[in-house]
Amino acid sequence: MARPREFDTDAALDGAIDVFSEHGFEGSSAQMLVDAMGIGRQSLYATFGDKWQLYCAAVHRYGLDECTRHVDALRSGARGIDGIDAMLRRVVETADQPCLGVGSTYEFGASRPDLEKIKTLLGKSLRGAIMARVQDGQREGDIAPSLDAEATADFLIANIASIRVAGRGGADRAALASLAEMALRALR
Amino acid sequence: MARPREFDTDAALDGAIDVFSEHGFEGSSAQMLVDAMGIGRQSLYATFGDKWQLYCAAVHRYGLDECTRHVDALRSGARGIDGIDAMLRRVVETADQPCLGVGSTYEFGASRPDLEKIKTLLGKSLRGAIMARVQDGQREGDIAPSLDAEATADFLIANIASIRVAGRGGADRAALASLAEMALRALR
DNA sequence: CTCCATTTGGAATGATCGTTCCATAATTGG
DNA sequence: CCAATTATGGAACGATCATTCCAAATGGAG
Repeated sequence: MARPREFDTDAALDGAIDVFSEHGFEGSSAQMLVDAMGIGRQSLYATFGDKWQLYCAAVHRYGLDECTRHVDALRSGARGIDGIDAMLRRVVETADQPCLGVGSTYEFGASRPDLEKIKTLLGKSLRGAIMARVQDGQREGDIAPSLDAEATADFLIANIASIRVAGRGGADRAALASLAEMALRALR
Repeated sequence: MARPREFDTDAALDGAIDVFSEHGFEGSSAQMLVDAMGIGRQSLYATFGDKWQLYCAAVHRYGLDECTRHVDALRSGARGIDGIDAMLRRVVETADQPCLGVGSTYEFGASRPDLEKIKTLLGKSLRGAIMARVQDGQREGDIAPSLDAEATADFLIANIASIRVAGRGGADRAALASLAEMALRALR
C-alpha cells in the first residue's frame, strides 16, 4: 500500500458543519465547502458522494456530538436539577454559534426522510436522558411531581432551540441566561 | 389613463411569503416566486426591484401581520394572563405553517442590516404589547410580581419561536399545546 | 529508486440562477 | 376604433451551481 497522507475525514466534516451551520444547505456552495474542509473537490465527492449526502453526514455527526455534550452536562450535576441547569448554561454559552440541528429543521421541516431518521434517533436518546434527570429532580423535591417527565423533557428541548434562535438573532448572553432561568422556573 | 387590470400587490406579496416561508431565501427561485405570486417576471422586478428587496418586503409585511395577530390575541382576554394564553394558543394552532420570522432569523442571523431594522422595529412593538399584559397579570395576581416584565416578554417571544420550530419539525398539536402550557407555568 | 494508490485542482459540462430585453397581449380612456 | 399604458412570458445574458474528467503531484511500500 502506498499513498499520500490521507486527509482527516472527521476534521473535514467539522469544516462542513461550520459552513452548513452558518449558511444552510442551499446557501453553501461546493467551493465554500472544500475551502473550509481543507480537502480537494475530488476527495469530497469520492468520500461523501454528493452535497446532500455530505449534508446528512454533517447533520448526523453534529447531532451525535451535540447529544453527547448535552448528556455530559446533564450528568455533571449531583442533583437532577443541577444537571438540567448545567445543560442549559452550556447552551447559553455556545449560543453565538449557529446550531445545525435548528438550521436543518427550519430549512427542510419534516420533508426529508434522510433527516427525519437522524433526528428521531437522536431526539429519542436526548429526550430519554433528560427525562431521567427530570425524574431524579422530582424524587429529590426540586421539580414538581405533577409534571409529566416526557412533556417536561420536550419543553426543555424546545427551550434549547429557543435560546439558540434568540442567540442567532443577536441576543446578548445576559438575555439568553434570563431565558434559561425562566425555563427552569417552569419546572418548580 | 388606460391599462390592463393592475395585479394585486398585496396578494402577490402573500404568494411570495408562502414561498419564502417554505423554502427560505436561497431555496426560492424567481420562477417559483412568479408562479406563486401570479404575476409576470417583469412585473416582479418592476414592482419590487430584485429578489432581495422582495424578500425584505415579504419579511416586513409578514412581520406586521403577525404582530397584529399577536396583539389582537393579547387583547382578546379580559385578564392579562388570558390574553397571553390566547396568543400562545393561536401560535399552537398555526404552527403547521412555517414562520418567515424564525426562518429569516435562522437563515441570516444578525448579518443583514435590512432585516435587522425590520426586526428591531417589530420586536419592540410586540415586546411592549406583551409587557403591558404581563404587568396586567401581575396586578391581577395571576403572574408572579417578582418577575421582570421585559424578561418575561422575551421569554414568551422565545417560546413562540420554540413552538414554531417544534411544529416545523413535525410535532403534533397536543405536543405543541403542552409546550405552551409549560411556558405559561413559568409565569406563576 | 520505483511503483502505485491516493489527493489535488484546473478545465469542462450542462443545468439553473437572477436579471434584462423585447415583442405581444390586454385593457380602458378618449 | 384608436391610443396609451401596463402586464406578460419567451429569449437571451453572464454568472454560478453541482458534478465529472483528467493530468499532475504526492509520498509511503517494496
